[in-house]
Order: sequence, then structure tokens, then C-alpha cells
Amino acid sequence: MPLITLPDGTQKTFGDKVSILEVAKNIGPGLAKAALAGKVNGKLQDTCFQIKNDSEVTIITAKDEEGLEIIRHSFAHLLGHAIKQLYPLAKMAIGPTITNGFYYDIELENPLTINDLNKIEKRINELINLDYDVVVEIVSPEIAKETFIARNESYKVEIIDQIPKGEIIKLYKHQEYTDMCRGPHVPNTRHLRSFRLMKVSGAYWRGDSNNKMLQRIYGTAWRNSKELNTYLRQIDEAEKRDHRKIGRKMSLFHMQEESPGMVFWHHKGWAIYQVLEQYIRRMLVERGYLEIKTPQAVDRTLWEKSGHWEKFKDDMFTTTSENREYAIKPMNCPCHIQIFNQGLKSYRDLPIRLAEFGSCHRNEPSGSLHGLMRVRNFVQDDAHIFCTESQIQSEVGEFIDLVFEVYKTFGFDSILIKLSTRPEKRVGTEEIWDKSEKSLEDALISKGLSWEVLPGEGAFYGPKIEFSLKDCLGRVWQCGTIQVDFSMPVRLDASYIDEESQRRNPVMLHRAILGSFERFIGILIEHYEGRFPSWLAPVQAIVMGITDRNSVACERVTKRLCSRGYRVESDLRNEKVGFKIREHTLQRVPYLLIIGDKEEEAGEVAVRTREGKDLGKMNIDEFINILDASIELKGRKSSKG
RNA sequence: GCCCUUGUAGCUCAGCGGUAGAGCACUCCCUUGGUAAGGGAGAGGUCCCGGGUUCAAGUCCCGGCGAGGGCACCA
Repeated sequence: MPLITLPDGTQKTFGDKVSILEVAKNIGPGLAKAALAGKVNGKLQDTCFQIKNDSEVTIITAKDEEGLEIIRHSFAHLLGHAIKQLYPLAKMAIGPTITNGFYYDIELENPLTINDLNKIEKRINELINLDYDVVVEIVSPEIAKETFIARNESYKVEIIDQIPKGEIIKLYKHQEYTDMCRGPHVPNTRHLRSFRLMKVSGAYWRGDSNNKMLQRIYGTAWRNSKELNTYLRQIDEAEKRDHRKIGRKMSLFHMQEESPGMVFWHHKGWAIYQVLEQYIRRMLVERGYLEIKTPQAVDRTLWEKSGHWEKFKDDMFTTTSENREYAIKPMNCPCHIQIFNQGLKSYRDLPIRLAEFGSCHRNEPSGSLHGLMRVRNFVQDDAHIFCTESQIQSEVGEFIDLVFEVYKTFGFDSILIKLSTRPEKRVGTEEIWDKSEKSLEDALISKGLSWEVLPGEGAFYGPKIEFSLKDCLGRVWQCGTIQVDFSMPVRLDASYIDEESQRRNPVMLHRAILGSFERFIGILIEHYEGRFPSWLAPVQAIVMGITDRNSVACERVTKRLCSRGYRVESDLRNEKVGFKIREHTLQRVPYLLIIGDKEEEAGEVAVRTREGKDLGKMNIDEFINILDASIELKGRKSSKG
């Protein structure tokens, strides 16, 4: 007689066994109807699962996060059901859940189109309306294999072959369709209502580019139509913020076929870029960094020495001259070591922090290019810290503080930290890797931070910490990084003289805060939806007259503001003021200054914000105070900090 | 790089075998108007590039290049 303990502490006994559904029924018919699955001693089970021993049981409904996960997973099976009805020759591979939904990888003769997607969606809706039961069957791997061989599902057979012998397999039957899964799944399709098939794309079997490419159908699924619609609206919102669209509308930059993956910065985009660069430069100078500049093209031999040639030669742009082969630098570090290597260094000189806003080129695969986010030519706010082993922790610690301070300046206050450890392909001994990984961990601990470990994701020369920020739509962007490197200084003969007059190799810390300027500006465009805070706004104020009688006064004000270093333009076109206000508001100019006869006479300007707020009339100095305060705040959410 | 989609005016898009279209933007004219679009006229295109099919090709087919969405990659 199993003793069932419910989350609220209530205990119940049943016969010699009891199913989760029966437990739910016993609690109440409403719960039984809503039950999607159960958690028995912490493990999720189908509602038909028979409990034989004393257990803690929780009934899972759509209200639970796990319930939503189950709904999404079941939708993948339902998609399979519809697919096999419409395309009997389809071979189903895997259909997992993902953030906001699910996908299914399928092998099909013909490529699916948007039309097919509509057709499949229609069929799914027809199946949903049948409210059929999903039946679970527990079988041996042998039976499962027979089942899928009979169904000509070679991918499923391949998966079964990798399941350890003796393990049981659950088959989920959606009428004539059979799928295989750990489960649990919803007991009936009436729990599956709110979904949308989003897109089709290619995806390699088992994520390996040597394998066949399958067709992947992405879907989103939710508890109810309200949640679904909220999600769809969110996607629209994200689309409106697309930095490529806003970049064109605001004339910040453009790209063109002749140089794929490289940016033509227009003066307005470049203004943003410059403000960022000056800001970071100032932060670095305050912290003892030395700014340098190194060559764009460097002889192949240096890249061979550094180890980059072997691993990345196909991903570098190269050029030749007089029988010598050069690589356009894909990164700055080997060059920074060359500067470090000039002159003998003492332990007293360390740490040496060399910073460069170095333009790098990487021949990224064409399919990976994406607006400003993934380009072939980029500039990092790059620096390399040469230090002793005992200085690592404090240097990493100081860097962490710097990263947090910079991100706060843009209003990013949710920062995720990841620690990437040794990858398969790597240089350096195990001992060095142990030491490097530990020093990063220790620095994080000393700052009281929590982090996620990404095993095997480190660079080939060392482990790294990555800093990702969440933008206003909750999207996560990886920007900052700090990487420990014991290898490169050895490979490129960097050394210093220690306390005992011994020549030693310094440790090198690679680090960046923004990552690439290109990407970071892309993130900012989307984060602010083009409404840059005043310190970044390409045009901080527009001066416009009511009639052309006011043009001279406008020009005078513009000139005065420009001469003080503000980015200000006048709009003297023969248009009504309403037209100009509309246009510059759409151009997201923070302040609109209007001068009519009255203002001109009083030596004032009427100030309106891009939010449509009327700040009233004031003289220029008063406006300068407002602008200064706004610039001083930068992107921070309050004037403190 | 791989799969699918896609490339027409500065921008957003329509046209899908038979002499290139719209809206906005642009130029000129009228208008000098007080806080999100005043009116009129005009100019503007090797329909991405190269082949092919056809009496005839933005339109159909093949190849290249670019872009979009994914996958893979990301020092």
C-alpha cells in the first residue's frame, strides 16, 4: 500500500498501486482534468504511471513550468503525426523542446515551403480537434527497434542502437503515429491548443556538418492563445528594433556586395562609434593601460609561431608581396607581444597593460554573416595584460569591476557570466590548464559572483570568462571576455627577469569589454531602438525656424552649440514646423529647438524632447545645462553611480 | 561552408512571358505656415551579374555574387 505524500504534506493511501491520474482524481476532478503529468519523488512521469511504493507526488498542470515544457514536447510529436500523414515517406529524427517552443528534424524528399507549413499547421489543428488519447507503451530496445524498422524510421533505429542494453524505452502512440521519448507527454491532445509553426530551415543530423542535412521545422507553443499572442507581439517588437533597419533609416551605416561583412560607417554611425571609443579610452587610461597601434598585415611566420596559422589559416585574409606571404591580422595579441618584447622587462614592470583599438579581419563563413553582429572586419576594445602568475587574480578581479561599471553606463544591469574550460584541440600542458582555470574561478569567487561552466568551450590557448548582457527585450549578447594564456608568451618568446634574476615567461590576459565596436553598436541600436541617450545620439539637437525670417537666428544658435562640441544641426527647409518635428522625432533626435519671431526677440529657444514633451522657452545657457545633465547621465538609469 | 527563401527607382514594395508601376524620398514652383505629414508639377530603373529556352525574358531554366532565416563555425 503506497503512502502518497502531496506537496502540502497531506498523505493518502490507495490500493497496492495507484496511477498519477487516480491520485489527481482523488484530490479533485478539476485537477484530474488539468493533469499533464506527475512528479514522483522528483522524477517526471506520465499520468498513467503506476506508483507502487511510498512516494512524494506532485501533479503537474499547464501552470507549472514543467507543464509548459511537456506541452511543447508533445507538440513536437503532434507535428510528427501530421507530417507522417501528409508525407508518409518522411523520416523523423529528433524533436526536442527549445526556448519558447520546439522543433523537429525530418528527412524529406522535397524541400518544405511556407505553403507546406500552412498545410501542416492546418492538419495539426484537425488532429487537435479530435481530442485523442496519447498512449504510452513501455518496451524493450529490441521491440522498439523492430517497431521503427517496420516503420522505416532509420534515425530512430540509430538512436536506439546507442541506448544502453537492458534500458526500457517508451513509445508514445498518437493514433497510428508512433514516436519514442523519455517523456512524459500529455495524456490527450486536448491539452495542445496554442501553437504556431514559425519557420523551416536546414540542420545537420546530430549537429555535425559532415552528416546529411535534414529539414527542421520550428514551432512555438504556449499554454493559451493569450500567451501565444504575447510572444508573437514580442517578435514583432524585436523586428522593429532590427539594427539593420534602424541603421538604414537613421543613416548610421550601410553594407554592400563589394565588401561582404564589412561596414561603411556614415557620419552619424561614426559619431556613436567615436563616443564609445573615447569613453573606453578614458576608462583604460584611468586604469593604467597603455594604448598602442600595431600593423595590419604581418608575415605568415609570426602566425605560424603563434599557432594561429595551423588552426585558422583558411579563416584569415592573406596577401603577398615580393614572394612573402602576409596575413591581415585576425587578432592583435601576437603584435602586442612584439611590443612587449622590445627591451628587457623586469618583474618590477609588471603588470604591463597594452590596449589597442585594432582593426581585425577574419574570413568568417558567408552563412554566418549578420548585419553588424557578425562581420569580417571589426575593431575590438582589445588589450593584453602581461603579468606574473600571482597577479592574475587581482588583474581579473579589477577587470570584472571595470566590465560591470561599463555595462552599467549603458543601462545593462543584468549580466550573465560563463566560464569556458579546456577544449579538445588545445596547446599547453594539463598543469597549465588546471592553473589557468583555477585562477579564473578564484577571481569570480573573490567577487562573490555566480557563473555557469561551459566545458570544452575555451580558446585553444586558455580558458576564458565571458560576460553576456541582457537587453531590454531579454535577449542575451556575449560581449566581454577575459582569457588566461600561458602559451602564447612562450611561443612568441615573451619574457621578464624575476626577483632571482631568472628569465621567466609572463602570463598574458586577453580581454575586451565591449567585444567588437560593430557588434556592440548593433546591440545598442536594438536595445535603445535607435533612441540613443544624449551622450551617444548622433545628432543631439536640431534647431528649426518657424519661417525663414528665423534662419539667421537658427544658424547662430547651431553654430554656438557646435562650437562647444555638441552635435547640432539646423533644419532651414521650407517646411512647416509640424513636418520638421515629425521628421526629427522619427530620426530620434533627443532635443528639438524651435525659434520663431517671439523666441528670436527674447533671445530664447523653445525646447521639445523626442518624447514629445514641451520643456518651454529658455535661453541657450539654460538649454546647455539641460543637455549637459543629460549627457552626464549617459545611459545610466539614475544619476547615482 | 550547408539547406531553404530572396535580389525591380534612394527606401518600402507591386508586376511573374508581350513597350517598366505605386507610396514615401528627391528637384522645381506656389505657400512663410507655431509643435508628428500644406498644395502643384517634374525627374528618376542594363529589373544583381553571366549563360540558356523562346518569335519575345524582371517574368521560365542553369551558374555566379549578395542578402534573409536556420545549421555548422566563431582565435
